[in-house]
Amino acid sequence: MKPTTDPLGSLATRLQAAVQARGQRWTEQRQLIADVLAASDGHATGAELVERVRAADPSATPSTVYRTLDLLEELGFASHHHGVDGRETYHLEEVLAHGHVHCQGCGAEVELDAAAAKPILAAIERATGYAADLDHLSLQGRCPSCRAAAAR
Amino acid sequence: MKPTTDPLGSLATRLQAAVQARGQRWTEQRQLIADVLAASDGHATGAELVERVRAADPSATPSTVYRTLDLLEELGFASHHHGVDGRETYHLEEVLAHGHVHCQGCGAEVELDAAAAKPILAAIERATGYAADLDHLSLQGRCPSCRAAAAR
DNA sequence: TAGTCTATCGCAATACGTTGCAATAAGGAT
DNA sequence: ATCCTTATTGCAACGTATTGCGATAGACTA
Repeated sequence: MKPTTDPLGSLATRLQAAVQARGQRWTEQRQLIADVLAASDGHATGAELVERVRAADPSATPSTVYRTLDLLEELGFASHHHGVDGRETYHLEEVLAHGHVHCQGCGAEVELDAAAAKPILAAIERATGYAADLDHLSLQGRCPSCRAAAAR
Repeated sequence: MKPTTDPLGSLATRLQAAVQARGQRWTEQRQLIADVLAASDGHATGAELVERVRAADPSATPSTVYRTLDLLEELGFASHHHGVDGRETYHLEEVLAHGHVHCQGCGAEVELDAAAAKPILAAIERATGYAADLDHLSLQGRCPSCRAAAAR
């Protein structure tokens, strides 16, 4: 595949360079999958991404989509975490690394940016010695309003 | 089904009482599934539990096992969390509520008891206002020895 | 441009978990 | 002991994700 004509520095361009630097190949499907992920800003489950990719290219198969997502992750361009129900949720690494906290009461989901997570990570390190991976932080609990409702 | 002759206060006996108190029924399969879970102290994945239950009673189906596990969870006798790979892991609530931290380097998994988790929960509450559920804490990071190896 | 090496793809099978529905059986009433 | 109500079960189909393997096609060499 020829280099694309994307504006310099676009996601796909950088990805293509990274992939090829490892002796791997840049294909139309990989381009498509990267585009779909970029267009799904915020998060998308594996199944959603599969569906969107197939809408654009019906010849793409789930295995290709999942394998490509794994590749993007290995290269550090994307990451995934498991939601409350165990399903995978992907997002671009560009969408600043962050954790997720899910309310068991109302289902609300808040994100945790790096600054908010810092003291949490510090506590984890003190307790366990582990340097936790912010991006995989996926917690459950009760949000303030559900706690208030429960206390009433 | 008749009341069992378990020693007073055994898991299955208390479970049976709790189930019947809700107008639900106590069956041999539920007894079996509770026994299997109790025998798998520590943790077991859903699939492992299904397999063990079926070894003891081949007529049991996965749906029954999973539905029973859900019931045990509703009643507060068991809980599950999603491991790194998204698979379910169940354990009895009796096995003191605890979190899990998984090392991305060597795969080691440490448990986090209530005391160790307390400062972490406090940090989460300060950062988000959420009262996190210790039991679902499932974190990833790098353990001290992998961090040392990486720094070398 | 033609040829070679091998990464990638599509397919089919597998694994884990969930759900709808009809048949069965638990537990209470008579 | 028998009947009734309805919770539970088994089955079958589905949804999501993974893996092995043969066929295809990208990228490099000459």
